[in-house]
Amino acid sequence: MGRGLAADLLGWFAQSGRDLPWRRTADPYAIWVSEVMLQQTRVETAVPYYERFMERFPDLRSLAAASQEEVLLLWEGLGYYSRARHLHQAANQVVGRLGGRIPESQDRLQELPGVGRYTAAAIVAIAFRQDTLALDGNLRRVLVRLFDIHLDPRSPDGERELERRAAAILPRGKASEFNQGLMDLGALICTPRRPACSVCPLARHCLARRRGTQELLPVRAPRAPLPERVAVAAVWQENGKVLLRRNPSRGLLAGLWGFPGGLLAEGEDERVGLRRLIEQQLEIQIRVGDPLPRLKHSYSHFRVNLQPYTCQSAGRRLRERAGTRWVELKGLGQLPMGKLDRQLAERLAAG
DNA sequence: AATTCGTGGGT
DNA sequence: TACCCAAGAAT
Repeated sequence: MGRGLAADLLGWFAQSGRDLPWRRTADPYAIWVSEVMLQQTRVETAVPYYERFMERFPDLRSLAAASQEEVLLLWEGLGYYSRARHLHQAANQVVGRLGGRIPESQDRLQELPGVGRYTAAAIVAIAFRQDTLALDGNLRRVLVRLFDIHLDPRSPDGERELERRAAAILPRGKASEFNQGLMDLGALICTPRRPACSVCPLARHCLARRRGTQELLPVRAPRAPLPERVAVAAVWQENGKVLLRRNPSRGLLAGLWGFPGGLLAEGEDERVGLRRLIEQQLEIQIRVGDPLPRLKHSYSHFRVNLQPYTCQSAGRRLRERAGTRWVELKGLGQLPMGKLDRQLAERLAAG
């Protein structure tokens, strides 16, 4: 007569759970920062960013007092940059309107920018020890296998069923360990492909394993085919400087600095499109020179080809136009840029 | 409800 | 190679 499911999970978590930096504190602010960084981001990727961020902004007030540019600079390379802007905005709201006190209810937390249903649930469960289910991607996968649920766990029906079944096993007073234990189990054992059932502490509770369906779960709705888009960018150098412009406030890499350019129209020639974009964005006439070697990068929902060109100015108006800067190659570190642009810039700076 | 938003790693 | 997916949120 073995222990219950939750007891087995908590025992495994205490013994084999990961030692992560945000688990060494009970500071709600630290938990909050970690949860935002971990949105759609692997633990190993987030850890070094978390360490640097907490060193520079050890508390809510230091974050609120910072400039958005500095926050973005620390976020550079992590992706999904609206997370950084929202976190900064939310810090200012809490300091300015809530007296610096982070809300302790899921509903109030969810009113903050960048804090959705999951993040609010995780904060109240982990930092405030409330009995709340933090239903993230790991829990969805683990729970549909445990209960052999053949519904898309991201669909409204699937989500309702998961919450109903999870509520029945959520141990009172231990939601923090329960949630994080399931997350670690999903990351280490109950992985998306080839789950390691033979070493799973919950194997004897798992209906999918009993029925041999664990590799088939979770079921997924067919995804729409990815749209394919092509982007081009110009690397424009003059006297040891390079021209950067701030991206529009909406869209890809919004608000960050990058090279002039953008998305091509359907079927548009790369040289023609690049010239069109530059002339639109900078309000100048240009002559397109020889292309540099092509960079290619794949985003989650589409594909981008970065095609650097050398260009020559037709006049001096560019220096006067707002939203553009000629930057000394050594000074590139002062501007928040997307990862790919940064890599290209570093390559230029290195010669 | 369906899309968009980055990047890195695995198969 | 091409595709999947990862501690989701906003629109």
